[in-house]
Amino acid sequence: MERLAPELIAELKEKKEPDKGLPPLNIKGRLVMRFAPNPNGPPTIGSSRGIIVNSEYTKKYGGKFIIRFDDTDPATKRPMLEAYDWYLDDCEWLGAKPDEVVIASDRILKYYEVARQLIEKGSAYVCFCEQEEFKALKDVKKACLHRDEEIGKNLESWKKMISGEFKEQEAVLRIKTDIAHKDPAIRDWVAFRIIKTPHPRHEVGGKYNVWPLLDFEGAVEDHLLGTTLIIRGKDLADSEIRQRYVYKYMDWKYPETMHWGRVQIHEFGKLSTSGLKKAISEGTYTGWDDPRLPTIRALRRRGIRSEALRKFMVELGLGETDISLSLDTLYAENRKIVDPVANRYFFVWAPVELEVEGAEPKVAKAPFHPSRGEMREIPVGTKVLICQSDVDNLKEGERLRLKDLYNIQVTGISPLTARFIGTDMDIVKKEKGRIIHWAPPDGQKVRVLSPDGEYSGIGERGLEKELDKVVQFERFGFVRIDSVRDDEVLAYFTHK
RNA sequence: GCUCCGAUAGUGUAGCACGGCCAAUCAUGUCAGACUCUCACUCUGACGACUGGGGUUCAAAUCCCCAUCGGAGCACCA
Repeated sequence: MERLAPELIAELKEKKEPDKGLPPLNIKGRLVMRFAPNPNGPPTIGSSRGIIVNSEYTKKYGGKFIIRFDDTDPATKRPMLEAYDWYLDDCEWLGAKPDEVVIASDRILKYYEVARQLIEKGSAYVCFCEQEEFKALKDVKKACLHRDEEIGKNLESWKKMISGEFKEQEAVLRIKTDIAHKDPAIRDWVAFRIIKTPHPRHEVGGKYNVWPLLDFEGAVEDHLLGTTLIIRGKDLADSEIRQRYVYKYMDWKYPETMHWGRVQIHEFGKLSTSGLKKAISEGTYTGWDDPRLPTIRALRRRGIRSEALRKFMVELGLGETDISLSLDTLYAENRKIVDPVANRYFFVWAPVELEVEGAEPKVAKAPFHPSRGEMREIPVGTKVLICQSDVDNLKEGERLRLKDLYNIQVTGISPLTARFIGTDMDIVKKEKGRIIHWAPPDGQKVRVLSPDGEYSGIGERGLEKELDKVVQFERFGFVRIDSVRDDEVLAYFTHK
């Protein structure tokens, strides 16, 4: 068999190994993909899926990856100036540096040009209907009287729109589709509307009175950029049908498309950009990198590695199912990366002081990492701090181990008292005694910011040296040492 | 109301385009155990799913129909 049909054997083997992650692409010609956010807030975990998957594909197939800022709504979804750089910065951090960056608000004239051509072809018209008026007609598959206006008149109205002769709401430019299309969402959609609010970018400001809507801007851009494959949310599936009209009129070739479902994250639930913006300005959150937020900036600050996020997103694959996922998988991925390199430290939250009767001051030695030899040194007197949560579980007479220090026996609960009973580790093992961590009372003040609140306590001296690194606070979890202020170490919780 | 998607274990995913190899993959999770001077890591084992009903067929997770459930669009938002 092997001799007769080696290719069959190869095929069998291949089938045995299921295709993990992103499905293979079947594209002819060069792969050009784009990720097109509205920079009205910072990139979130959701955005990272788009960034990662697009860049992953273009890397794999030697294609081109473009970031396009769809910032054509200066009013309702007003762009945020800082967000442009945030996107670029987070892309780079994710290992998805774009080959090209395009800003839609720089290219309004190009859209005007296409609009003019469409009007000349009789494929677009200026409509003066009020919204409800048009909707009423549309719902019964009827055209409004503007639809049949002559081309010359339309061109003239279009010029007036652009030059600002009309008020907002007074006129729009519609693309002719099929007014009787069975899907009401397709019928003569709006391509441009009048917005007089200046754009936040100073390069643009009040230059334009007329702004394209996403379907039009995206349609033109994807052609201009030579996009060959679009991956977009299922919610934008109808866009394709609408945009295809423009492509047909202009005789362009529509890119291939794929869709994915909505992603919801258990830990964060439904949070809207605008809602977050408000909560931040009200002080509910400390900023866009507050550890409680689902932004990439927050994950970065918490010490999540980009490789972990990439892997996580790639393994989600591409499905049209709406998914609701838990960050546990991301954390597990990150833990695997971080655990072998993170130094260990003691951190005692909600500390309780304990005087150990009969103990001698000494310098405790504990390994930086259980699988490596280097030791850290912790000088300690006769008093130690231990966690309130450990104290709660103590019983009088209980013998336990202060990790890397010595053994003690609890002689009283309230007030808490204990005495030194030796240093022998073998006894602890034999008795299966509990081992708890501790900190010297004159240790380093530490504050940990985590998604479920703040922890204050005392850690070991030496944490300052771990600035910007992820360390493990034993029996607490992984943490990124963020900064040192007023002799207090500030850490961000990564995960357990 | 009209229209378009989708549905595999707690979660996510493989398999579905070409029906049999699927008593259904992998990861994560949970539980149990081993290892360990951490409730981390590692290792071992267990748990756990084809939404329902019809049909086609020798044979259906895979094809068809209906139902149910979920999501989305019908915006001068993206």
